[in-house]
Amino acid sequence: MGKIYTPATAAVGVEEVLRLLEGRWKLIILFHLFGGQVQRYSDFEKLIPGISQKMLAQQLRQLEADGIVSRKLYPQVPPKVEYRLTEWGQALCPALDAMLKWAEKRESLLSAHDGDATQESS
Amino acid sequence: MGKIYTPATAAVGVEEVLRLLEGRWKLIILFHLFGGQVQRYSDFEKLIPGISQKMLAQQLRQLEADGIVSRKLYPQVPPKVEYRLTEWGQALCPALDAMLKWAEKRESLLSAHDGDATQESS
DNA sequence: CAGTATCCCGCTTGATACTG
DNA sequence: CAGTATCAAGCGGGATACTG
Repeated sequence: MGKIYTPATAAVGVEEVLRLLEGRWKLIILFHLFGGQVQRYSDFEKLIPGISQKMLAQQLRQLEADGIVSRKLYPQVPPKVEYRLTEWGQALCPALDAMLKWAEKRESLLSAHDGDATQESS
Repeated sequence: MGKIYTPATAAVGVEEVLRLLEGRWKLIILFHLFGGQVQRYSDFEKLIPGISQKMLAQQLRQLEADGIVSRKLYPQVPPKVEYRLTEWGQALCPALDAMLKWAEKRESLLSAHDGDATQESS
């Protein structure tokens, strides 16, 4: 049973989703967690070349605050922290797949009818 | 026939899609074009309160350059311009729907098991 | 190990004015 | 009607250094 959307509310709804996914490093982080993978802070530093500690921490905090990633702290010295997707975070897959499918569709549509110039802008 | 994705390439693929959709006004513009709607430049100015002429033109140019929106110019005085979705642009709907579905899923997952505190961060 | 704290820069956005 | 041009502000992100 889906909600009812007007042009304005639907745009707002999608914008809220995009805000959760925006951020230079969030998608790379997420794709390293899909499939039930569990990563530690230092794992991400190795898996994602170029990311700074500041950005890694910031993006993880935001994903956690948004309920997409869960953080599990083992209170020991030295500290150990594990990151994994929440159930909702895992449910993101179909939406991302749909985007990839849409991107793939581009080429097939362009090649399907490539000679259809109907007075486009110069 | 879907492509094959690694964590890195899938992230890049989704990022490319997000880049097409990012921009303060693009989604509002798109939702005013879904369903075969056709709009003129001045229509958007009325439909989208608060948008400046600069931003409207810029977002439309980008959507056009990305192949999502098509621009049809009638060479007359005063000029008349119509905007509509390309076939590929219309094909965006399922992807946006998937995002909205995911957002809706959040509440159902939260209410389903709301007492599952497994040592989250303080 | 797993972070915080500062400083700084570029890019997007907004405000305003002008035009074929 | 349908734009373009210019200038300034705000925010995300990068570099670097420090800490329980």
